[in-house]
Amino acid sequence: MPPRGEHSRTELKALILEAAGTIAESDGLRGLTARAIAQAIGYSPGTLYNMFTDLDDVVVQLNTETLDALHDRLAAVVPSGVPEADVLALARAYVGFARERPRRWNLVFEHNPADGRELSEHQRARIEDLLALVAAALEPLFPASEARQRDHAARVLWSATQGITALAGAGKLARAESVDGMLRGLITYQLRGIAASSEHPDFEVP
Amino acid sequence: MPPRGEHSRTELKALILEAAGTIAESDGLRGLTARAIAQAIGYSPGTLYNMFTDLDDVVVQLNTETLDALHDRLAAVVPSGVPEADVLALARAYVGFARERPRRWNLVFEHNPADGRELSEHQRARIEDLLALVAAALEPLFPASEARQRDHAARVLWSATQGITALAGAGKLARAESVDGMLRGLITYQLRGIAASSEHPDFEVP
DNA sequence: AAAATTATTGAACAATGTTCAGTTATGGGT
DNA sequence: ACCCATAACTGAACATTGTTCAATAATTTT
Repeated sequence: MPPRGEHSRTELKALILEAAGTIAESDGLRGLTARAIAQAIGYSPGTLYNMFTDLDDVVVQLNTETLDALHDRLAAVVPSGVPEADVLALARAYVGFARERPRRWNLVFEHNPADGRELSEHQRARIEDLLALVAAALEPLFPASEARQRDHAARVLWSATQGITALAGAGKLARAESVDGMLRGLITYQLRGIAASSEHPDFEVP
Repeated sequence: MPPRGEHSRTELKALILEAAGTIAESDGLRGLTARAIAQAIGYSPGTLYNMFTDLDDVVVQLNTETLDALHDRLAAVVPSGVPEADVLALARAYVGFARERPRRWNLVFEHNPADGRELSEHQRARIEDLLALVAAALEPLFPASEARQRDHAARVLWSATQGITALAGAGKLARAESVDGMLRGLITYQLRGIAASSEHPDFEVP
């Protein structure tokens, strides 16, 4: 049976997420209330609970969309084959994305789902995709037999970039180092260290 | 005029922060309500507002205490003079602290103070102290004339460690790499890269 | 046309942060 | 010894939150 309103079920879901995104961007998690969303789309609060179990659920799905958008952005970076340049380009794309929508991006980390609620499979897959982009950029530095080490290095670089973006972005680093300078410091030395190493230990099997 | 209750003003403040810490540790930010704190210390909710302006204020001061404790922990690490060993020891102390009180540590980053409320001077100073410990461990790698570069490297390492701890700790890294393995990957290559560089560019002045 | 079905409402509930007039206890002044 | 100015503390009140659910309204099926 078609909906009585002007929007189908899926349209409404998209509407809600869009409104939630807008509110999150302007007011952060604090302003992201059920009533605010409902009012923004011209429905009553109860309607949200037809397609979302929770407000938490709304945030989780919003974060999933954010990760999707981030992935699209990073996937658009065209590799040059030079690891240092490619990793830096990916990191800059990451930071650029985070700086354009700071609050919305922050929500991905600010929001701790209630106990027992796990990361969705879709979200895990997206993160895996993102890491694959970094790993691909590192390809020339590792022989084919060292795929594990290459993936490990990608994870380290990814987490480190995330840390730099988070701390510097939130102004939690006392002096105001530029994010870009820190990224270059990280990537330059990290890749130089890898390149300077004749063999690459498996840090997970000590 | 002495207090009418059994606790002085400062004692009460400490009591509140202690109760807040306990609640935060067991229930996270979600359980940290004014009434829960009040009940835990046997006072009425209104009492909190005599020594704290806000619940936000309670969280901020709790986070300050957390940073103090973290600093104490890292300051207790005795340097050996070998940069790689010392930085790794600091990073491990950091991670160890975070793993012992995961929710409480998480609060430092999970909590975004309302707009306009800045990081306190005391908190900035604590962070600066922490960075100084890392910078000291890097001392042997940089000539005295390159203090800026050394501090920069310390900030990068610190942020990266934070990123690794946060992502791996929250299980947001798909596969379960060990935190320790990632720390070793980070530090090994970063310091090797620094050591392998005959000159150290100032990444803040490109 | 009637019935069945479903989307949507909006009133209700419990719990939250926060305020503040009022109550109670204390210490100093007379 | 009495009082009273002062500070500490209460607890009831208010607005706002997430969430539920009987009632309503609109649409499709019969």
